[in-house]
Amino acid sequence: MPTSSRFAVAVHVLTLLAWAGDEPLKSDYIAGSVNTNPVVIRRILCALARAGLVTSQTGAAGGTRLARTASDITLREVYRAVEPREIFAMHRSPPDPECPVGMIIEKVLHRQLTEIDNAMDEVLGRTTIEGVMRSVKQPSRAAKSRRTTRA
Amino acid sequence: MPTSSRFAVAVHVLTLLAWAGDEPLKSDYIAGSVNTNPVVIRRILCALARAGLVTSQTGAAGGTRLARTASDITLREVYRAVEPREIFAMHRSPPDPECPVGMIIEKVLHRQLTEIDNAMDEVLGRTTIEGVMRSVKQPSRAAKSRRTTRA
DNA sequence: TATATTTGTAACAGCATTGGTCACAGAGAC
DNA sequence: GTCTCTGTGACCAATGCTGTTACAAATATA
Repeated sequence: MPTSSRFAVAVHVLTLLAWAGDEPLKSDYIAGSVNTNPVVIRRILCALARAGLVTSQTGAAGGTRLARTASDITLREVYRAVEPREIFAMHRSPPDPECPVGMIIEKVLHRQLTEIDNAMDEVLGRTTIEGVMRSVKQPSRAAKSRRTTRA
Repeated sequence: MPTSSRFAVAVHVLTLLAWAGDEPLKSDYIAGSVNTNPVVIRRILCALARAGLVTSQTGAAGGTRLARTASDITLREVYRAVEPREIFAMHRSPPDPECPVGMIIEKVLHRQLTEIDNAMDEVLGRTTIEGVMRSVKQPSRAAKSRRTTRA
C-alpha cells in the first residue's frame, strides 16, 4: 500500500542503534529485527545519514551507529529525514481561475495545511529517540517516559 | 502519486455548495470549477453523503446541496469522510518478536501516532466550511476569519 | 406515459509510489 | 589479497489514485 512505512521503520532502526550504544550495527542484523530486506534498511539508513542522524562505515567490521545522542534526536527530524512528501496533496490540476472559489481555494487550503504541519511538528518534536527507547525498556512507564520533552 | 488530493477537492466542493446556498449543484458544474471529471466529483460527493454532510437527488433538476449549515461542518469531518487510511503506516510485516525492541516498538509507535492524530483533529476541528468560505470571500481577512472557532 | 437529465457505481487504463530482490562497485579490516 | 559491509542502480509485483466510459435507477417535465 502506497502509504509509506518508512517513518515507523526509521524509528525502529534508530531505537536499535540507541540500544546498541557505540557498537555499530549491520544492516543484516537490523533487517532481522525489522523483518525486512537489508537493502530496505540501508536505503533508510542512507536517508538518516544524509540528515546527519547516523554515520556508517563500509568494509569489514563496518556498520552504522548514531551520529548524535539519542536524547538529541526528535521524531520530527526522523520524519523529515525519511518522508519527502507532504501529507496532503493539492488539486491534481489547477482549479478554474474564473470561479470565485476556484481562484483562491488553493491559497486558503495551503494555510490550513501549514497549520496541520506545524501541529504535527510540535507533537513529533516532543519525543526523542531516547524517550522511545525508555518506553521500550519500561513499557509500564511508557506514558511517563514519553514526556522526554525538549524545547 | 498515492497521496490523495481528495481532502483538498472535498473542501473545494463543500465551499462551492455553501456558496450556492439552497440551489443544488450538478457534478458537471462542480467538475468545471475543480477542473476534473464529473465522476471524480460524484465519487467524493458520495463519500460526503455517506458522512451526512451533503444530500443529492437524481433525475432532472437534481444535484447536491449541503445537508447541514456550513458553520456546522468542520474540516475534521470532511477529512474523516474522504480519507479512509491512516496517515502513517506501521511495519509492513511484523517485527521480530524475539528482539526486545521489535517486540514492543509497534505499541510505542502506535501511541505516538495517536497523539499526532489527535493534534490533527484539533487543528482541523478549528475550521468550518463557513470559515473557509469567508476566507474565500475576503482573502485579506483570511487570517482573521479562519478563526471561526467551535469547541 | 415518454423523454431527457442526473446521480450512483462498476469497470478499466495509465501513472506513481512502495517495498522486496539481485547485482555490483567501492571502502575498509585483517 | 581477501573477505565483509555499505551505497546504489535496476527491476518487479502490488497497491492506490485519478480520469474515462458505460449504464442502471431515479426523477422532473412535457
